[in-house]
Amino acid sequence: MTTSKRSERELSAKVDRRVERSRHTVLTTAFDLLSEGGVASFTVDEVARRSGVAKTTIYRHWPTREALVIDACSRMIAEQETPDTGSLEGDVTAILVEIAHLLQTANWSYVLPSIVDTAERNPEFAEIHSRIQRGHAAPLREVLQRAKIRGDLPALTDVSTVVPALLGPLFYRRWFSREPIDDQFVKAIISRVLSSN
Amino acid sequence: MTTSKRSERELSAKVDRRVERSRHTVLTTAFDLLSEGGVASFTVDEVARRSGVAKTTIYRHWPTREALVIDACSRMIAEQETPDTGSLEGDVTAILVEIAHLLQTANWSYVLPSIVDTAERNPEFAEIHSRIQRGHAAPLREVLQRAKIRGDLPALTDVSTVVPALLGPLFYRRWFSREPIDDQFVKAIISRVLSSN
DNA sequence: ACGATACGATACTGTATCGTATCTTAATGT
DNA sequence: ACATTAAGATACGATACAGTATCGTATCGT
Repeated sequence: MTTSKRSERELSAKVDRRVERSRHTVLTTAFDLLSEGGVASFTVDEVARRSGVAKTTIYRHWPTREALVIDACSRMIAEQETPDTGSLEGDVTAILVEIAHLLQTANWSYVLPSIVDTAERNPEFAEIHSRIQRGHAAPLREVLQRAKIRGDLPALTDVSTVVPALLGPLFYRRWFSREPIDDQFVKAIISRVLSSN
Repeated sequence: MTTSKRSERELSAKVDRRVERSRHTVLTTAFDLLSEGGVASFTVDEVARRSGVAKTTIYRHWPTREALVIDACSRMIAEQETPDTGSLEGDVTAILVEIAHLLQTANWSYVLPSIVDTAERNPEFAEIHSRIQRGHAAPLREVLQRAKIRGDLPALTDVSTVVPALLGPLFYRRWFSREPIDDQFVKAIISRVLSSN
């Protein structure tokens, strides 16, 4: 008894295989569903239908629909590598071309507006949204910091200004003006923003 | 008879006062409701409750909930004047400071994400969204065009690149990084984008 | 004054959804 | 082997919402 209690509390290593399977299946399906229709059209019933996991089981692992949505959202973070081409412009170009591509193809660009919208009225989603955002801005921040150390960028340059200056225009085109984002545009933005050094 | 038919078709001037009143009351309430909760939480029942206009009457004037939402959205366009300070930088600063202010106070900045999200999956909303977007970008486009004619801006500068370069960063801060947008930031963006001439 | 028209109240159908209750069956660890 | 635990099936209750039907009343234009 004491042993089992300990292992539960301190390790939680022994997870019933059935539990693990259920959790995983549900979470995967939830993520897919979210990718397709966003937060608004996400329903527990549909997750149950698709995953084959009974609704009762789902509710045994997540207290509410919202908890499940949040869990699924957390998987939304698009991992991106930090390039190292040697030059600031090279690094930034690599990152922005990649993001431009993702914006026009990846699921998350399709779903993000619904997260932004939800975040506008729900602090928990605002938190997740922040995490996602920091995640995709991280590589850019890093190459900018590196450039400052190397001297390619003035030491007093504010990274929190340059990041929006670079990413903002791409986002603007994707969700607001709804124009295509080609390499020409990306390069025009980069030269406009970085030439003022 | 012939006369009444004509006046209906050609002028449509004679609108029953009751009709006009209903339409106006409903549309105003719908707009308010939309401003508060966005597209998702908008319900016809709530419009009926608040406006005092019976649901049946609402459905006599709008065939579906969606039609009403769209009508209400169309009122969302924030009118903005085009400044004329004499210099490009002065004009752009005036516009961007105003937009920065709106972004942090006005209802539409609270609702726009839900329109963006809806537009992602609904062509009709995409159309409205485009109209709103063109509306608030118009003054900026105009001062840029003017500057090109005056020679303050190279003739081959692409306005469709500069507009995102200027507005994008503000939007990015409002909805993605969720940082405050102060005058310092606005000015930093402007000098970064316009200095490369 | 009067016929046409719009409105309000109410109730209703139908559906979607969240979340729970109950009971049976199957997998799991020891 | 066997007690424990999880999963599945099914049926609920509760609520919210879209949209319609009905009918009596008020308001309009002429």
